[in-house]
Amino acid sequence: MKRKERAAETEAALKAAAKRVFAERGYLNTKIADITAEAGRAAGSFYNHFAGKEALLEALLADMATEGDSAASAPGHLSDFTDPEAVRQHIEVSVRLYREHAATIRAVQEAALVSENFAGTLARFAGSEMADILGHVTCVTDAGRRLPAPPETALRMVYSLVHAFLQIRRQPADALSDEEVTEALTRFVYRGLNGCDF
Amino acid sequence: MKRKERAAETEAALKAAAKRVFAERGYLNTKIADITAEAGRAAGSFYNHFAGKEALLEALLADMATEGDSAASAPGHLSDFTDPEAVRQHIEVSVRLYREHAATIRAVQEAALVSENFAGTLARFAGSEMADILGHVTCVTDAGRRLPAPPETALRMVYSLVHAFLQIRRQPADALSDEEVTEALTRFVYRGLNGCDF
DNA sequence: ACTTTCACTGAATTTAGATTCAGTATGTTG
DNA sequence: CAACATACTGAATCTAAATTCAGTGAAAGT
Repeated sequence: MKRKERAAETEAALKAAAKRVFAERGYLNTKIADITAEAGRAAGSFYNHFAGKEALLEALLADMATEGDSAASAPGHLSDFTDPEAVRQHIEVSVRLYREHAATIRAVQEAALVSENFAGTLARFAGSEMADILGHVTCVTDAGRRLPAPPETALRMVYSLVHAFLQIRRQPADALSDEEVTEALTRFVYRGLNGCDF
Repeated sequence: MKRKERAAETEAALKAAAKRVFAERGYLNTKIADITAEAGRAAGSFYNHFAGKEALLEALLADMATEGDSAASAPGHLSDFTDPEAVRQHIEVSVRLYREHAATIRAVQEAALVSENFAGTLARFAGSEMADILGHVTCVTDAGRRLPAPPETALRMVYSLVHAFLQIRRQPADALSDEEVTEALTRFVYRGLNGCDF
């Protein structure tokens, strides 16, 4: 079975090369030739494994999804969220996950910028990644605690924060209105200044 | 002087068409032919006025900068920031400015994604637009009030928030570290949950 | 051992789109 | 009113990059 091994090896080399090159130059700036060169293969070799650049990116996404899912279901990932330390730990995991896959995520976003096709893909991924933070925020209303905004808005604010700090662009679909933006920023800045709510 | 009028008219038509098409399809997805078609001119006409797509974008940026500067220096723009209402008004102006020019800003960011040339341009613009919010945040330390983070970090957090909520991507230059991200998110979420600091 | 299959190669082809430029029509100048 | 200038046109050209495909050699099958 040396033939399939060899093929698998080449495919893996192409994927790894793509990740490196995407991280360095960005998805849109990367030519197929860049990837094959980085992988040390001939130009045409690429098409033995992928239908095109988008297909390659989909493969990277699939890999990421399986990794991400296993990390999310790791033991002790979720616990008591009335404890600041627990909140911190929980968020650390999310941050790390995003950070590890930042290059691929950004590649998808660049792809979505140009190809209608990828617009939905990222939204799906982001949703699953953040599922527990979101659940966390929304369940607060059940407990009767005060939120800085209606649950749906708060949810999107958290999304925005993660994406912003990690420099990941969100999809227009869940854009906030001007009023929501003003409200959120006002509270954030005011609290920052005065250390309290109003 | 009908000749120069006509030329100016065509140039304006091309700019206006470009703005519309950029807003609709994005900068990278827009072909020169799309712009000339939208403007109702011949394909070659574009090059009578601009050296290329990037030159056109620079022209749009220049227009935006002059508009933006006049808005920023409007009377009553800045006032007392210990008052939540004043904070809100201040932020409203910033939000509106960003929002009005969102299409052009995003075009520049798309351009920056692909052309090394535009990377710096946006950072400069963002800096000037946000100058007063930044001044606001940093001056708080002078007044001896408690901040949720060191001034430089808080400053970048505010930047991040504006960019995030308005879906504008920031430059890697002022990226936050994982620790800063975790810290900021923890405080944000915990406050959202419990309505208080820790 | 002999044939077939398959992964890989890289030069040749195709394609999308930017860019040019000779031609046309409309102002402008003397 | 002639001679000139220039904004505009759009078909022709150029270019970078994606994509194809006949050829090559190593493995798999018989």
